[in-house]
Amino acid sequence: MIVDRNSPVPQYFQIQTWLREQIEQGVFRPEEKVPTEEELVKITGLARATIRQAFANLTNMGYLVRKRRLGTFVTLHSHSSQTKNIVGVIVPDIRSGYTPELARGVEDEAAKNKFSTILCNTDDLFVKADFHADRLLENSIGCVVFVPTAAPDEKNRIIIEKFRKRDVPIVLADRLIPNLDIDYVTTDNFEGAYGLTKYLIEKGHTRIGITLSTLFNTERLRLEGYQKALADSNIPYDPTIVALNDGPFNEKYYLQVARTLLASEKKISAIFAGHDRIAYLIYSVAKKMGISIPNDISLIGYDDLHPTIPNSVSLTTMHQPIYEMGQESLKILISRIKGETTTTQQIVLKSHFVERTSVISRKIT
Amino acid sequence: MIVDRNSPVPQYFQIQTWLREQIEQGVFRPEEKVPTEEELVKITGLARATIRQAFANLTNMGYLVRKRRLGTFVTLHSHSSQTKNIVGVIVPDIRSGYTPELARGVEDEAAKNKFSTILCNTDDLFVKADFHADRLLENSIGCVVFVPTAAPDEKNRIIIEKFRKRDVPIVLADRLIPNLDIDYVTTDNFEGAYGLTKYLIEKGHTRIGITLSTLFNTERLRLEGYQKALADSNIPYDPTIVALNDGPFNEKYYLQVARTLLASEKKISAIFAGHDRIAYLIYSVAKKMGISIPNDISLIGYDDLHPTIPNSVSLTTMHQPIYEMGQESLKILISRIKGETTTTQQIVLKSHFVERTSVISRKIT
DNA sequence: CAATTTTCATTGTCTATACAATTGTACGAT
DNA sequence: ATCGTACAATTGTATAGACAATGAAAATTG
Repeated sequence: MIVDRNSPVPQYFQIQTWLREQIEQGVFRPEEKVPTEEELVKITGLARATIRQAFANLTNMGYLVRKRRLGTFVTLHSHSSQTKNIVGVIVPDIRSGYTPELARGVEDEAAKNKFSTILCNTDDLFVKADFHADRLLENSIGCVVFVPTAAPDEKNRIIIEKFRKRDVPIVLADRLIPNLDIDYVTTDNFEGAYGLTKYLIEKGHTRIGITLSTLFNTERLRLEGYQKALADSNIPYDPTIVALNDGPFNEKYYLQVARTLLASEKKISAIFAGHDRIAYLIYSVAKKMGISIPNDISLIGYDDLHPTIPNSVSLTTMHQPIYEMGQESLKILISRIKGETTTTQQIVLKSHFVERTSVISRKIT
Repeated sequence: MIVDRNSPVPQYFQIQTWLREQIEQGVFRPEEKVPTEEELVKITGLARATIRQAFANLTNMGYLVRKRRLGTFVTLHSHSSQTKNIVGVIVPDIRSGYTPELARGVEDEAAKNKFSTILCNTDDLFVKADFHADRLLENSIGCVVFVPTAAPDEKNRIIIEKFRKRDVPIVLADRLIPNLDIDYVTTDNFEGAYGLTKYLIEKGHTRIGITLSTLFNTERLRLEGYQKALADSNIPYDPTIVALNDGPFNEKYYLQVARTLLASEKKISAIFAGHDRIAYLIYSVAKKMGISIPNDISLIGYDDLHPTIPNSVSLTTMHQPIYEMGQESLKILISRIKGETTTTQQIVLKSHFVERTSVISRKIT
């Protein structure tokens, strides 16, 4: 039954809601005809005027178009006013890590295409991402750049689905979600980490500690690159010098790991930090502990963040083209909007090695 | 006669048009009550449902608000294109300085009020600000947080006027424009700089170099605070140890200044850097030159930026509540939109002194 | 005088009915 | 084939009447 005559909610409102849901769920598709007034009168047993009121409201809301003699039809364009030249950028926190660089890359490319950029911070939380997704859809944005949150993949898929249902092009940036046919732009984390590890090995390091978070596929790939490089050089993988965190970035955790790894100085000669922020934390702990980088321990990072203080430390790292990642993401979206692209775009940008002075050669023992 | 029953134009449409004209011509004024349905039934001789249809349309068009038991009223706001729940944030560059913190403050407060945040980078250029202003207005945003560009005041006023003409509330953040009756949120730069200088003087420093840009009133005020503190302690102002830049932040300029100031070590015992980024540059130059901070020269900054590397340097500085500045800006805008505020809001937030270890006491010579 | 209840004007919801206007389709005439 | 005309389906306009819900104001109560 569509309408409950005993419900306190008005009957016209009940059919109205029912119809709207049918349309949103695609039961009645755009351009398609919905039942006529008389048909609905028969189905529901309500008066025609009641049906008309529901129809009038939905017409006003842009869901329906009525044509004399022909019937009532679902509107083609997703009933809210035509999509705007706005791109939503959903990131963990505009204040941290590479996020400002990414946002700027998106914004610059957006401005070139006369798009505005709506910024959304999720703090890596699903609820915040969900909140922003609804808000973005309300504003009938044209497309979305999404950095998945630290929530499980299914949760991130819910967000993605929200946009897809409304035919809003979406591209994932940096972090990926496995087994999903979706546009994305990321960097070659596996190859990058492989190269960095190879570099350390070439410099004579055989006992290389590593610490990162396994929550994000980016960092997991770095771990795999590290493992592959060790294996290719016949160096056994030693879990005792690997510190894996399964949550988002956590300063306390890494401070603790840094202390432990640096204290085991005799056991390891180099540390592979999952990304530069971790590397910087290790720097600060090393300084406190009186351990010299690189003289006592070599260190490499990943990302190549701009340090606030130029030349204060000189971290050997892998430069990720974050700004370009933002640009590329938007280019894909624009071509989607223009309908120029139909195949899935999955772009892996090349990172490049930045050799500074946080690594020294070690005599092979 | 209001309705002509022989006219081919529908009768509901006739009263609808009549009512709309009455409202537009000011016969029925905003907030005022229009005749009730029954009254119009008597006047026109039409059925109540017909009157209702006219009322329903006008309500939908935003001319009327209906209140049970009370009657039907003319709406206050002009039924033009309703503004969106979007705030525009116009900043120099999301990647640099305190901007991410400001943007986050705005965004968080915006999200609380179910507003979305459009981010615009100007690179301190008028043309880019102008471009973004037009784009924002096209998207019929609800309000704007504007950090004026490095362009002359008249240019920034042009931007401001664009928004004012369209009745879009605007608030200036951090940087101000003189002689303008406008809402703003800034911090107590004069008092802050005065306090910092006093602190240096109390520590026994009498020859204090200073370098900053005179382009922004924020930094000019810091210079004035510095001058006042010197004057209050009867220390003469010496232009030879003052390096003023009249353009936006320029790394090369400050690197040069740092070299000069640090080379004149005998002449000065402390440096007041216009903001932390300059201070960090001075750190890096000092390091290269083998000059120790604070042992050879004391240094203070302004802003209290988070260094990428925790504890890498320990800069004594003035903490500006940037996040709060973003929040406050948005609070003002929301209250403007709600019509709760009519007087100009000019908020000066208190900064607080952060004593770290970049300053040492100096024996009074 | 304050708190509570009742009243009632007004809008909101709903039914039932009738005829008008619009326009695709079908049929027939040219 | 093309034109005109009639038909039918569907939405549009309009009337008349009933009861519900709301909430400010009036009346009543403690």
